[in-house]
Amino acid sequence: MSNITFPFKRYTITSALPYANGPLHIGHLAGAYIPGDIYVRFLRLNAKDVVYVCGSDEHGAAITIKAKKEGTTPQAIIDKYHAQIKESFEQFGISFDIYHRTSEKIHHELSQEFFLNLYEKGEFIEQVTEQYYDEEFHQFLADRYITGTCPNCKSEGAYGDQCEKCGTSLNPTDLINPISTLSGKPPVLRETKHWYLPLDKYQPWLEKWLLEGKKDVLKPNVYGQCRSWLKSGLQPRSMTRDLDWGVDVPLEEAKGKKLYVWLDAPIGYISATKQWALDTGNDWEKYWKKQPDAADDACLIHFIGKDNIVFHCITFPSILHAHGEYILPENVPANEFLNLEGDKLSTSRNHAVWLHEYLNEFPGKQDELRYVLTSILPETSDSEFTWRDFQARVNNELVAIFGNFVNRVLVLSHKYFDGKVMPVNHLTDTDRLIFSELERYPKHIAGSITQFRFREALAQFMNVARLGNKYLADSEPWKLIKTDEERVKTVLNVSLQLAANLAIMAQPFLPRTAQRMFDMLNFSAHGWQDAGSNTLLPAGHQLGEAQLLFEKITDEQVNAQLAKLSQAKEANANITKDVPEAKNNIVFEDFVKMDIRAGKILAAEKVAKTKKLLKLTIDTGLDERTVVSGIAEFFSPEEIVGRQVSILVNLEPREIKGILSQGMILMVEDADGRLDFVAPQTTVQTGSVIR
RNA sequence: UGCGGGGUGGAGCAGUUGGUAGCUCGUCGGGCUCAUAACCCGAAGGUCACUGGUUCGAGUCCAGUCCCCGCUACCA
Repeated sequence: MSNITFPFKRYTITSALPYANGPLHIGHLAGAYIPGDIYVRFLRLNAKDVVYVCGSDEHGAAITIKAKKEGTTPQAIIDKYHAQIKESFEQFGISFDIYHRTSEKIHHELSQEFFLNLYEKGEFIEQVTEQYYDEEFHQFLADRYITGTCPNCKSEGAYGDQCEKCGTSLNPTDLINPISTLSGKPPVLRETKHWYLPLDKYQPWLEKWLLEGKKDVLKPNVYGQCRSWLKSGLQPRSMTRDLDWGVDVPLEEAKGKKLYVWLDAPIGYISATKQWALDTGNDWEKYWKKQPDAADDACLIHFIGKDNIVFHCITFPSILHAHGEYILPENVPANEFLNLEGDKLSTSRNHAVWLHEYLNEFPGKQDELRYVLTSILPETSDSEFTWRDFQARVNNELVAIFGNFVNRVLVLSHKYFDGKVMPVNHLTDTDRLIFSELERYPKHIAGSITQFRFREALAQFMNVARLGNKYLADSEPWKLIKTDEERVKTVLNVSLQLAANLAIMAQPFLPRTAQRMFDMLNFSAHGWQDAGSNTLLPAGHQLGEAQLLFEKITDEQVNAQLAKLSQAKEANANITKDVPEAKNNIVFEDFVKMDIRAGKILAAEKVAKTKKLLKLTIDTGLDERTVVSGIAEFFSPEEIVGRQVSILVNLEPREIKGILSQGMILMVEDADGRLDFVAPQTTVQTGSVIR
């Protein structure tokens, strides 16, 4: 039997709130939900007092923008995706005690309570700044919704935060002739007041609590991120925004302003718990607030992806700390990112495996995806999902090792003993060895799970099935049945005990499969304390019918998925983006000022430590000169040497990364940002004038 | 450029406090036939990115270099 010690009486577990402006994909599942669910199911199997909460994050500008684009309301958007996301979670067995939503009244009230608590304590810094305001739409504009002329390169269409042409990062007020993308009219500057949380003030406390207290608790990737942030010094963060979709700031003077995400989304964890407590007659404060005796405090754990580390390790704890009555997270086991077939998952480019589509295309195979994702969780570094790997893991591991063992045992039992568990006659040394090995697994697996090493835990679990297959191969009951039926009874009894153990230990990882096994073994669900026992199934127990737990993934299924991804890629390439607006007319004299020539690339090399820059040596017909060009992402130095190009030769030279660039290569940029050379169709004499 | 993470047999990864380098898949050979051509055994395959250093001993600690990923900068 396993004796695992749990230092806490109570557990509050959260998984990141998904943003309700789109469906979920496998990256979400692998980042925050599968790890959280395995952990929670494991705690429950150990009869721990645990609440697992999550919900949709339903506020913010992105949702209003999406609504506008689709000609609908924010409410319709969040209703649609909240329902879809909730359904996906249910289907994959992510066992939240409650899946709530931040648009609920109880959440608005609690967020406002938090704000007022901090406000009345005088925690906030109030600051008035000038922001652009759209008079027609009666709202302040987010940086990205203002465009204008870049003060640096003079190109038009620069955004309020950055000019995409020259890369300079900007403030909206830097733009020349700013235009609101909402109304198409120039915005006006207007003063607005906001409430800032002085993170700098909490820095000493954070350094103590986090850098000292969590050094050996947090994973290296999480700890490193936080240390990096603290090292560069924290700045006050605005807790309010001029938005029109969110929780109202509960102050008379802040009419029309909303709480920003920091004081909205994470409070969702708490409001969800509150609602759960109301529904079930529990006391939510026991899960979130400091108890009179600190030994009674709950253990708070946030499961998130790496994009959320700073938010959960610095901002939210600071808020909880400033409030004072709340417990702080014990750990934040953030995962890195999951890639798909060599590329980043991308919602906008539709490079993803969507959960709602998977459910349609692989009905009943939720545990297969859970298994594969668990075995490749990006726990220490980014990892990769490929459909070939998915197929290999399902076929070679789930089907061949696990499913096959269970099937063998049941088929043999039905064949020889009508599906009855036979008594053990005499245990050989081999049998005892099997039992003693079996006994070790629950502890190993528990140790891995409590350390958030879920891949390792799952691999250990599979070793139990391997142990069973080896035992059968070594014992050869199909041969023994002809000579020694008594021995076969014992062998099958031992094998069945292994299978029953597999059912128990599968529960955190493969909940549907575990249930099917319980049904098949005609055996009720058991807690973790029973794992490791070799007397789970008593002699005379009647087993159910044998069914296959898993079936193979075919090449056709894999190919169909691969085809789907490349179709998405193609469709993507064909999207016609908005063609930039025409610039103002210029006179012919302006045009002829430009001296453009046909040149030839004599040499090319990557500029060290840059991503985009190539240093080119160009024969212009007039001279040989150096040009630095931002094309390294699309062209390797080798492939372009000798190539004919168009070069603007009388452009004022400029130093880039310490290299003097004399001129500019003419490139054309297509919709997805790909560059290509603009050059004569046939080889012309180097130095020929282009006009 | 700054910060963080990572670089381990063909592929994907483990290696906790320094003490003979492991796992899964793949490959090759063998065994078995109860089982979804599934299972079991064995073998080949690694100068643990590189260079120095600490140490009796380093994948593991220290310093430096290179490469990959994320955020950041560089596109004249």
